[in-house]
Amino acid sequence: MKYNTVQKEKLIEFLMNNKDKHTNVQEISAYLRSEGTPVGTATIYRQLDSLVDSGIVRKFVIDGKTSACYQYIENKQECREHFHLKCLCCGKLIHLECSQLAEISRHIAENHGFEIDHSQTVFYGRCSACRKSDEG
Amino acid sequence: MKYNTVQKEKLIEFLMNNKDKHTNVQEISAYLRSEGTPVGTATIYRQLDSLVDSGIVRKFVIDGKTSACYQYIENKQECREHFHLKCLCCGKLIHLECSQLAEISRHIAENHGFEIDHSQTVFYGRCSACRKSDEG
DNA sequence: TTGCGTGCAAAGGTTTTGCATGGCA
DNA sequence: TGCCATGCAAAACCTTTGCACGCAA
Repeated sequence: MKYNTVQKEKLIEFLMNNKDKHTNVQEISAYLRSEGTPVGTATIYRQLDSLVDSGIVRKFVIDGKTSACYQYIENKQECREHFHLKCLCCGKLIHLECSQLAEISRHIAENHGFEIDHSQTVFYGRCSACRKSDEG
Repeated sequence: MKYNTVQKEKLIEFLMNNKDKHTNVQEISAYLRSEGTPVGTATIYRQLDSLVDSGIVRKFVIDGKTSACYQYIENKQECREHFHLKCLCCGKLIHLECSQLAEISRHIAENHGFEIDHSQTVFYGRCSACRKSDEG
């Protein structure tokens, strides 16, 4: 996706205006239509794929039933190096910088021969806030 | 699913014989066919749903592309946690059980308050085979 | 006998793909 | 101008659902 197009611009605009939460293809499609610049579903998927590849956007698969979610990532450089945690309850995205976790990448690479791609890997689970509210 | 049927028996048999790894509906279907007792896809899904509900089987959702994975759980108490690694090159899904990785879950829970959901968490990257073929 | 499980086929939804068209640089 | 992105429609895929039939208890 080397070229700049109205479709791409509008799509990124929407994602940037919703940094704080994840969205999906349906919502994106609805927004673009409401803006007077409807974009084909295939194009949206293709653009999102490209944005995920370049690390600007994160893709989340919450479960098999729901459609995939996408969220804009502000600092793509920094985000290449740490892990991300996504809360399945509240949707919060946590950027986790931790030397002990950095060890994981090394361990898996050295002992299991697998090279982790941080731009596409996300830990799913429940954040501390949601755990507390569940218990009390 | 109160009744015992040949289909159910055979399905559980297969899952029990593959406790150490994950499997999916395709593999189950192929096995049952090879055993001379083909079972409809709908039935397999229905039985699996029921087994998951009762806690005998665990379901893993890898991503939108791959079909769901299932694994027999021997002992609900001491069920061994594991991680899934998926190769972005060849699509191979690796089932990884490693004490050092189990430490990660504990570390993240204790130090970062985040409880990882293993049924939805997948590490994406490149497997050893693909890394070798890329370099050589 | 009663009710539940099964099988088939069809439907459901999300995502991908092929191909012609139109736009970016 | 040449290549790339778009759009449409169709396809691919996994999974669910409806309904009639057959088997378990």
